[in-house]
Amino acid sequence: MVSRVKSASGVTVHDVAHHAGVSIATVSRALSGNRPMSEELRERVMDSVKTLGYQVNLVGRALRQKRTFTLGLVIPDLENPFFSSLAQNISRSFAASEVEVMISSADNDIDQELRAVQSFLGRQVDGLVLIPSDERESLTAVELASGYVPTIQFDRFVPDTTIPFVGCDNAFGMSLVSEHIANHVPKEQKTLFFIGGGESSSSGRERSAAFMALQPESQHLEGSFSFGWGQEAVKKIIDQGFTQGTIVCAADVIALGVSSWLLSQGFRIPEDFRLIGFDDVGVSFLAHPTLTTVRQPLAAMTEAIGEMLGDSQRAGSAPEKTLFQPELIVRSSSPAR
Amino acid sequence: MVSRVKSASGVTVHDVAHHAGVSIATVSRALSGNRPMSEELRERVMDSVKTLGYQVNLVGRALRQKRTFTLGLVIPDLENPFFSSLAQNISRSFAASEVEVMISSADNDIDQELRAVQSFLGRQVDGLVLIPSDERESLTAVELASGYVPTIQFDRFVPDTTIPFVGCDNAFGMSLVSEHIANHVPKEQKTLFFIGGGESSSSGRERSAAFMALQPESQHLEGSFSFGWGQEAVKKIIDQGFTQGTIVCAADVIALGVSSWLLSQGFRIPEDFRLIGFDDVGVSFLAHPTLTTVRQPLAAMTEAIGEMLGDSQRAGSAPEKTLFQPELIVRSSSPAR
DNA sequence: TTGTAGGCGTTATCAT
DNA sequence: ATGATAACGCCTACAA
Repeated sequence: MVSRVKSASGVTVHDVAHHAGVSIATVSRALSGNRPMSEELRERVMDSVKTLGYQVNLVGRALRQKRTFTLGLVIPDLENPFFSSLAQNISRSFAASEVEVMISSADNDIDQELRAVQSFLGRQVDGLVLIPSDERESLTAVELASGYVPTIQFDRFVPDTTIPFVGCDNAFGMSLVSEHIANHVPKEQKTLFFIGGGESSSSGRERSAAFMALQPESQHLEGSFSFGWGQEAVKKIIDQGFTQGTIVCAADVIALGVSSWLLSQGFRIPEDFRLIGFDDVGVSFLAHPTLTTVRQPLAAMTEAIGEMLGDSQRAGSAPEKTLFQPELIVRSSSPAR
Repeated sequence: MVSRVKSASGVTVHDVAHHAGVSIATVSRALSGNRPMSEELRERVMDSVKTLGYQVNLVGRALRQKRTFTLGLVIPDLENPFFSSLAQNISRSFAASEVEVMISSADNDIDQELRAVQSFLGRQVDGLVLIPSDERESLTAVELASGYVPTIQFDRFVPDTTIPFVGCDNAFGMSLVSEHIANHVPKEQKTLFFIGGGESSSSGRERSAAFMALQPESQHLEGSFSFGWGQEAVKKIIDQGFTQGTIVCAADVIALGVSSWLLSQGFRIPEDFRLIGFDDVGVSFLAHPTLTTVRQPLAAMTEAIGEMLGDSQRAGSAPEKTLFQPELIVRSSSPAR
């Protein structure tokens, strides 16, 4: 019946200028507030803006200013709670500013990752934040991106590039875990297991390497950053006949899989198995038992993104890697003492 | 030292035209393929495009075509696995096309939701998909959006509007649950509990109302769509002295909270308590025990978005509400028989 | 302080 | 089939 889309849009600076009886330049100035102008005119313009329902067309502005106030974020997988939490944090840290964060999921596919980067570049994003899907295969995407706009690798990096990286000090995180084990784990639970998240990402590699260096005696299983892998891995451990010990996981998602499987089999946490995760994903403190884990300072890390992208606008003095120190959060899956 | 950002960009149609010795119109035609032209010229243009590394500037194109090939998606909360899964699905369904889905999280805040809509409108998105954060308070945002671009409410709707809605038939879903209970739940577990997700969203209201109408004898607790609320609610149930029964939840996130708490207290699922969720969130089939739940046909629902947005471009014959039929997925938290 | 005019990169219309 | 040119909406020298 009635056309649903009012033509309320399509109002341009020209319309406002005409309605207010001024020039388009005056309208622009009134809106931006950059230049001094008479209070009377400003009010007249603002009135017209209101009555006409004018809204600035950011496409026009972007074309003129060569700046879109847009940031691209490419994520390996939105269904992984760590990454979606990351996305949430990053958008949140820009919520107050005028820049919009465009999130794109690569769905763990290299081709899609590359297409996402190309699309963002075509859309003239002011900057790009990439969480490389694969340590090697993502090289093309990362280099393409950094060739055009300020680009930051986040959480994981592709080796042998000079593209800035923001992440957490995984080795330090693992040293905290190792220390916790030394100080608080009773002798009978000192049988150690490490369940890794795979060697195809720098974070996976670093965490595995660090922990195995600190605790060379521990049993090492390597898989992927997923709930399912945690279940599978702990099943293998139980199948070997172990009935107690301490299980360290390269990520909370893995630990949650371990936890659900252990509980379903009647094992107790932490009485039989102690469990330690990494990341401090949102649900970790809600899980039963609550998860002892290494917390990445996400808020600080996402702030760093803003600063680095801002800096790279002016000077070319971006540091190669910025590492943040994580902290150990002790909860009931491996309590103190 | 070396400026990191090569000026590889900044290549325009003019540069390509000059390099190939043709006019900019020819370049545009060669790239779009809309108009017939000589094969020889086309190849010459394409060669220049490659050697110069030209990439179309979508901002310029958008200004000219009055179309951005962009869709806005506003989500209440990215950390809720149901919503992040939704976001994943929606972007996935557009991954093959040329349109980019811009995801914005309102962080459960009405003001941010409104700002997100305004920002998207300013960016001239071709369409908007909204999951209203609040049944009442989101009215402003939804109406503003639909006044400018084709808009779809997804999963939840604001009442008393004519803005198209795509969602699932919650009442039908609950009838499946009720049927399952009638056919498969043994007498001693027929003490029924319903843990709702709150009355501030249409989906929450509909699910509660439907189940209570079908099973008026059941105990009714109302809270929010969160893991934490599931834990809290089941604690209340246990505190009342119940030791067995069937717990129906308005969402899987709630059910997962219930499950983790019950298991941690030594209760068995499904032997002591049967547990039924709603949504079929990704981890539901991985949880231990795997979750019996009502699956929303997300893939079909997201496809409908594409069709509806496409349709509303031409005719104004959009149906008010499109409901999809969910199905019951029987797993081990409440098995058959 | 205000107005005029040019151009950002693209596509589409109009000649040729 | 190809080329010159205008226009999308905006900002900003520059002129008044």
